[in-house]
Amino acid sequence: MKSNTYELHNYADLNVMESPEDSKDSRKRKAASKVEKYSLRQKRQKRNPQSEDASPANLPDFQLDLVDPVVEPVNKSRKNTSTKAKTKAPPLSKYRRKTANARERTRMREINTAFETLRHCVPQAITGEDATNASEKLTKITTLRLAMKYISMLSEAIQDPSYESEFIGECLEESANREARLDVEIFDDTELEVEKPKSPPVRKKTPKTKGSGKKTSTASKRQSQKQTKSTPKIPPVSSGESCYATSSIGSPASSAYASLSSSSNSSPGLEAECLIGLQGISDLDTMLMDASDGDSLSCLSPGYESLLTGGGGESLLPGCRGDLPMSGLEKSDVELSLRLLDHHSRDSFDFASDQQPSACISSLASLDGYPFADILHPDFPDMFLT
DNA sequence: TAGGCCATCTGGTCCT
DNA sequence: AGGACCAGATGGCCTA
Repeated sequence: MKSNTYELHNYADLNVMESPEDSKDSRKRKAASKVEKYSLRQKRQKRNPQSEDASPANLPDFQLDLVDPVVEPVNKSRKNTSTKAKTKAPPLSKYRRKTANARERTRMREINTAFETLRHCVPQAITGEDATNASEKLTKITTLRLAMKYISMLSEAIQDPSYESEFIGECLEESANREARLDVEIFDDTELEVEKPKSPPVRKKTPKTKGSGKKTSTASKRQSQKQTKSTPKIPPVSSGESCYATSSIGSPASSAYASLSSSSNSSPGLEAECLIGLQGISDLDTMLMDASDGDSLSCLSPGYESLLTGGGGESLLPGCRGDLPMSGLEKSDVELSLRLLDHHSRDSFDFASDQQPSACISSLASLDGYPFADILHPDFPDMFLT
């Protein structure tokens, strides 16, 4: 049976909770206003394989409706305790509640990590329209919107040949002005200084001056969470790395690479050794080869190259310069061909900043068949964005 | 101070 | 039964 009923959730309750003194009054009003703005989620139905109505095709599409919470019968609310009390499942035990919360936190953290990855994959040329300050962290919704925009632009660029020629002309001109050049070279570790770890980009904060009173336990907890957020155990990867991970979605190397690159923010050599210790040298080798399809790691960022070289001239991986501080692999096991996008991006590379994801473009360009492999650059003109 | 954004908790639902 | 997913509620932080 197809049901077109909608869950009212708790919105109906909001109208009877108005209280002038209520400190949460504004929130209630905000929530209540959302009722007017947004629709209610359609109630999910249990699948019944025997019933054709239960097939996904027959399920009613998600529908955006304005539902008057007053008109909507209250007895549809989940909060209808009179009927709910009989069918309500017993609350989870404390243990199960805790584990469920932990799982939920983990899940949300993964989502946020994905958002962070996506955030760094959106070129700054696009984000600049929405974020005036480059150091300002994009919100989730903004990230999604910009990503959609970016994808649509890339799709357009691929499908429209004339688009390509226009774009190439513009970019070549710009390229000439910038003296940018693409090189395939073994990275010279003396050219890149590994910067000290910085705090990852966070939302702009002003020095906390007000609220001098001691924090509540929740507040201090949140503060500590913010601190943790500033120095996450899995620090946000710099632009190129995260993009690399994205461009190799589905491959085992993606996560591995993210881990590697994350480490580059702090102490490349040490972290790399730690990681190698965790993953196993041969695994890392495999991951690297998988990541590059046996080809060159052309879209690796300077930061990663620095990681490979230990940032101090000591090579940590075969194929890099210097002696290997580890055994079990021959230098010939892995051939790393590292490409720097151009000297400009390398010289100004900043691990901690929300810098233009040049390597992200590079990783896109490294994809087979990508038409603009040679022209994509972080500074590509704004005309491309319109 | 309002509003936006976020993290977390929580309960409901679905799936294995 | 337990985990994943989802969405509402709540409260904190931050900015305009």
